[in-house]
Amino acid sequence: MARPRLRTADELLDAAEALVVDSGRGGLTVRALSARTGASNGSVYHAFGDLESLLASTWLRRARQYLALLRQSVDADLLAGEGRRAVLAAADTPARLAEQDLRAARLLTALTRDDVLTDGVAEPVASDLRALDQELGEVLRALARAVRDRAGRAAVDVVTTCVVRLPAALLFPEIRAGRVRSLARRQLAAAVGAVLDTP
Amino acid sequence: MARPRLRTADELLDAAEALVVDSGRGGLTVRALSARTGASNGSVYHAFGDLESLLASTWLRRARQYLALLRQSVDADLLAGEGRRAVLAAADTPARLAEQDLRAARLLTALTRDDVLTDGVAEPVASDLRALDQELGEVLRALARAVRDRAGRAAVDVVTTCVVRLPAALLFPEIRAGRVRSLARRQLAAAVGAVLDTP
DNA sequence: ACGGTTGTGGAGCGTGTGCTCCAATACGGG
DNA sequence: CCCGTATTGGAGCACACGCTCCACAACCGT
Repeated sequence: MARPRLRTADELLDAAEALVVDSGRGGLTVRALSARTGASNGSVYHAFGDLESLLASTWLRRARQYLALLRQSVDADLLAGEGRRAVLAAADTPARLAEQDLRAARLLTALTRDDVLTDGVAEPVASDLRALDQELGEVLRALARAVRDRAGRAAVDVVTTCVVRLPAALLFPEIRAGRVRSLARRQLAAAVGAVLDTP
Repeated sequence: MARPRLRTADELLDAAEALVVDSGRGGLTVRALSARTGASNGSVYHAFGDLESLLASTWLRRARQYLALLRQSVDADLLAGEGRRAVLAAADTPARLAEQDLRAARLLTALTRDDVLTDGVAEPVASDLRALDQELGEVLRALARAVRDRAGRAAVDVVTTCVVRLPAALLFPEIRAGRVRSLARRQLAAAVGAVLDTP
């Protein structure tokens, strides 16, 4: 029916990921990707249509992995009404992701939300992006409800600090270095506890 | 003796700073700077020689402000042997800087060390850069000595977490938003305390 | 065997970048 | 008054980028 692909989409995403991990967002260019994979300019654009969409796809694949692990880490405690334990587990998720797939964790440390959530990303991918962003927001709101002491936005903000900002500060450097020491995880747990208890 | 400057170096640095704050490292281009200040291409290169050096000078000016405030915040407690208080004060320094000069604090949140510490920066500025980096290292080592319970590198790493990474996580978003709420500062103090107490 | 469909290769366009180069300019000391 | 000197203005070079375009190749159902 048609000519088969020489390289799967995942192979291209793997190469794109390596470029981003090595040199940041700026390291991902069509020419660099061609050089690394052997794929031609035309193939890349035929497969992804757009550089921003390619970057978004690269991020999306790993963000989904993270979100799945986050849910799995949190669900039990959330059902048991153990809000505090749920937040601690959520904060530790990047460390767990690094254990089971270092490349995935590395990619997520190499990009900011702003790198990916531009308005330049085309429609098939853009809606996936919005969907995932919203799912993550729902998890954060669920956690906020489970540890409620402050109301509304403030609680979500506190949880965001615990689950996003503190892990970025304490875990991301370790992930980039290739190994998450247990000291960092204990520091993170202590910091999360302290932030949750701050009046 | 010579033709006088139409614009002082500081005026150019102010404009460069505004560009970086608004659009990140990528927002600083010679053309954008020319458009904003009216200075010509030739003037910019005559004054700074290099774009990387210009960026480094922009950062350096503010980093010196930060370092001065850091020293001032820390000296008394350090002399009094109050290591823990010194680390807490050091961690809070970005918040104090934002109070007294928001633009300075903003610039420091807009750049990573990697944005500035490239090998492309030319020699008059490069040595200043190294000097300041070393001074900051000395402050961190002094703090590490003052709170010693773990030895050597590990103590410096713990202090770096408290003084660099945690403030970046908890204070920088506030600084970018334009106001540092006292909640964030209390969360930071609590987190620093927790990290210092982590065995 | 052939035709429709899908993927591939690569030339090349337009744009923005850092930077070089040099003529023109404005000042102050002799 | 004029000359040396520091600064300015701007044309222009080389390069890297994203992206378009289209001829061509490989497969499968008929």
